[in-house]
Amino acid sequence: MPRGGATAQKSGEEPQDQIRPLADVSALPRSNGGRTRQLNEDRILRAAEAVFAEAGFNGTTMQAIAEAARLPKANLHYYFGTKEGLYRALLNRVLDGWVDAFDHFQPDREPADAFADYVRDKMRFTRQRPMASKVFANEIIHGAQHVSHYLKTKLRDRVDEKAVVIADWVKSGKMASVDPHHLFFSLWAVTQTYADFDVQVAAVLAKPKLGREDLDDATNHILRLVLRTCGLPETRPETGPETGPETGIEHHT
Amino acid sequence: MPRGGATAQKSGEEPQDQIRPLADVSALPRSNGGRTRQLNEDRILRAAEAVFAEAGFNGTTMQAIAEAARLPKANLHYYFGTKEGLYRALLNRVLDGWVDAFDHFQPDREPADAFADYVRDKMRFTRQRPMASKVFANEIIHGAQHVSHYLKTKLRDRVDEKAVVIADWVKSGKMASVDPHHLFFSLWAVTQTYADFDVQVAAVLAKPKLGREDLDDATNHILRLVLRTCGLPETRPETGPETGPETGIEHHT
DNA sequence: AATTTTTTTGACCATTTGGTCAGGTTTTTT
DNA sequence: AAAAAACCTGACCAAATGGTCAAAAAAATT
Repeated sequence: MPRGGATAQKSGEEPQDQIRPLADVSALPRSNGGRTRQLNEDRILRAAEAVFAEAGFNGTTMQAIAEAARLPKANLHYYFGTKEGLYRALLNRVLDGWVDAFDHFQPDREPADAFADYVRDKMRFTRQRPMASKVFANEIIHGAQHVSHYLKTKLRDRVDEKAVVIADWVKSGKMASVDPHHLFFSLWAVTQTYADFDVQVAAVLAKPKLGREDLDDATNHILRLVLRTCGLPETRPETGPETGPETGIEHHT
Repeated sequence: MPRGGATAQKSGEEPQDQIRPLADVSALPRSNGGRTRQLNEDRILRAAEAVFAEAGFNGTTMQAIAEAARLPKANLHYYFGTKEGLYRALLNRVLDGWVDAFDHFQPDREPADAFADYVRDKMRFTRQRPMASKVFANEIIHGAQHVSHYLKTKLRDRVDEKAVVIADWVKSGKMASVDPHHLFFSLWAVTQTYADFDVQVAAVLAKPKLGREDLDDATNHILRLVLRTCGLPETRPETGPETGPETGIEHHT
């Protein structure tokens, strides 16, 4: 936390007594170990994720991000150059956590377990970083101009690779016949819809917003859907125990 | 802005010879039967759908729509007042075709047929009006500020109504146990993903863009997915014959 | 302590954009 | 044909926005 303060980003009105946002600034260390850049970039990216998710690239103003990050606008430009640069940096961050889940599809695994783990991973991402999902969705809807190369190389390769695994499972009779590629599209669609279209889901469910339980229901539904589609046995009853260890992970994002 | 377009949008430079958008104006009828307004509004809405879909609300400029519609910007304001007004008009148009497909879920129907028809309807919409789907998706992702009321009333009511039908099917043993609401979310997700995320799908499939065959494949996959999920028999083999009668319908929208 | 490097920030600017308007043209009505 | 209504549009704003910059404050290095 930079010492800054409430940082009235405009000029003008700032009553002397209200500028003390953090308690006892004087006690904080006078400097960090040269990690200023990293800390600030992270702070900005976090703010940017929220703002870009809500307003899209064009709807987002640098000023809005600056306010969300509690930093002057010029500071963002100091770290990321341009709005586009910041956006790209953010996209990279989001994409990183995207293909990792594919690792669950190993040839020697039990298909049912692989799918179950994959779905749970995806839904965990949906729950923990819905904003990131929205930023990505927005980018794709608007033509994927900044990530098309990534889609056509890294993502496609990864999908093709895992499609073979699934095709082999089908061939060896371990699961019902399903088009692997379209299966992936379906998996992405049904999991990410709870992040991207959360407002719609909540509206239809008559909830003010989606809660943990709603997403657990969704996860169970999706597990059923996938396993049935693949002609696999519906494994664990799926209720409480498995959702345990989530604390400990800082979720301040 | 993206386009480097010709069409000098400022004043100043405009070569005389490029201002002729439609060929042979002199041959057109000198007047229409008082349908000028309707025709122009339609023309503008059609252009707006494409532009809003590609750029989102904030990324869209009235100038861009004007160029797409081949009309001066002031003309749009004449018909729709504000950008917001035009956007709302467009959303209404899109929403109209949204809940109609629900009609397939009639208590006395065979579940398998109802689901199949619903999926085909949805996929037809995806194929014929992908832009409309994107406009809607964009609106929801960004908080559904203009349609939240619609979601919480008309859509919710309609879904609840049909959820009962499905629940009854389940109770009477006509289909496997499935959460009706989440089933709808899944249906929407897997069908609309081929419109909203078409770029991603195309990239993964290594196609320059999605073709008719790709969407047919997708439809068949989704039919399998849905029927298996609901424990229903996979009806027709699904190949050629059923996709026949699509001509005759004007699809210029 | 002096020096160099990094970070911070208010003020400023060029461009873009939604929206207006007055005057003109076309179509419909009388 | 005249009057009224509807439609068209170039020219013009005020506000918003991405980006710049120079000078100063902090931090790291010597």
